[in-house]
Amino acid sequence: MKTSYPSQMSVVTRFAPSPTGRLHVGNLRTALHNWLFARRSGGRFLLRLDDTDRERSRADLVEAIRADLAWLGVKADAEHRQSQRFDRYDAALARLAAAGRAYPAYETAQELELKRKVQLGRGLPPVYDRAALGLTAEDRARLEAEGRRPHWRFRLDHDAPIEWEDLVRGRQHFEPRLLSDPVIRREDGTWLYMLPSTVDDIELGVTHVLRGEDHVTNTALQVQMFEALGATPPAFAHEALLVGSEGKLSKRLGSLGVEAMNEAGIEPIALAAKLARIGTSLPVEPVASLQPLVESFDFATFGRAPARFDMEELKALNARIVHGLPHQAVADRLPHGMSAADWEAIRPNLACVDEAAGWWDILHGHVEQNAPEEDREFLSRAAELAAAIDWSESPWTALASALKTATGRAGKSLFHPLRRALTGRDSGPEMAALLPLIGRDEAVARLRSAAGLS
RNA sequence: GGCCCCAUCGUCUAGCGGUCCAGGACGUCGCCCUUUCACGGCGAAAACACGGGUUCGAGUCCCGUUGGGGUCACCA
Repeated sequence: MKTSYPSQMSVVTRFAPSPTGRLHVGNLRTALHNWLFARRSGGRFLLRLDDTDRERSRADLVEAIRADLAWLGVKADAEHRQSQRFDRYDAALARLAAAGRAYPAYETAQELELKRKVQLGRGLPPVYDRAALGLTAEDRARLEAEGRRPHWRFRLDHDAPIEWEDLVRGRQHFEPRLLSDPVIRREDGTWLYMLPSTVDDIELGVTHVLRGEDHVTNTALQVQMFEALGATPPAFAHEALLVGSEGKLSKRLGSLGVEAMNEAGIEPIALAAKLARIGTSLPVEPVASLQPLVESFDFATFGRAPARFDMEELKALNARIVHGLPHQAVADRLPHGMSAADWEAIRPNLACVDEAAGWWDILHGHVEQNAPEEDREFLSRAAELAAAIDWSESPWTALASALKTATGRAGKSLFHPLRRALTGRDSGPEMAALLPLIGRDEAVARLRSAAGLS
């Protein structure tokens, strides 16, 4: 079943990382999905930096995040920073407070921690008891006189069951009594995630919030915030998280980012192809561009169970993509002077583009090889024949058949010593393609050298 | 512990009561091509977690068990 997308309403999605760390595969997948969905529906994709935490946010990481997204091929249509929008959040809190939907609370972090422990100890859910709601004006004055400063909580409406139609999880239902009134502003006046995110989604016109399922309970809380602020909540889609190949949640996954991909020689399009379709019912297949991923994007294909991310599978996909890369797509990354013919000859044997460098010497440099005693005479004969055959047509076929006739060798015993002597390796691309590129003189020299003749 | 998801081949999944002795993709294995290894082409093996119901009939609906994931911060 295909999901039908709104045609009149213009879609606006957003990716909202906080610049406190580098992006990893999980983040990158969410960013990509938001971008793909926006492109698919002719909408806009926003990058919103959630940098309300001054201590932990770093400017260099903002740049790194942009670079990581660009590497993947994802570019934002607009960018916003929460650190420049504090006045909006002040205004929103003032409105909520005036409407009785936000209230000051004075417990310390330690006191709250203790309450939770007691509740948990009794087998009760650790939900905030709303003690601060019972504070009188005198109580508050006394606390402030003692030097206490309040943090602020959003007051959930216990009589309004929370519901939304999730684009990947279906109908969701939450009972507000079982949830804590979320703290929205710290004692020191700085903002927590909840309110700024809601305010921005409203004011920036976000129509679809696509994020990981670790946000579902946040969404339950935010649905009421949207309503308390007089806005209609956007559509929500919570995708299942990625887990490591071992099955359990993996620490390693959190450190798998663009840097690790570059180290492993993974092409951006390979990661994009993997990330776009992992956990969906669509096949993970080699693609040449992001376009097919845009066209096939569909929430209806998303699974609801966590999917395993396996680096080995990614490498295999990467290899298949490399095998199809045209010369002009990689020319600037190949050894200087490597021709299209060179590239096409070695390409089917590469796991990543970097490996091309290793083939440069084999094609146009030198190979030193000493063959085992039993092959020396054979190779010496090969050198003579290589010098004698016609190189204009298909020298490999000519050399092989002449050698077969002359020595009686066939199959592996015929080919393996030749491959080793000519390329220095046990495996590689088809010799018929390599030999003409190596050239007659160099081939003869290598065969003689391997035979111990020079 | 409460709440929310999930449970089909090794992996990601299709399946929305009969058309399923369960389909696809990746991986694995085999064959072909290549007078070698790879690439490529073709083909095969491979799964409904368990226990109760409901029903003429259950992978498909209900309950439970077990297992997996998420969340319950003055993180995001």
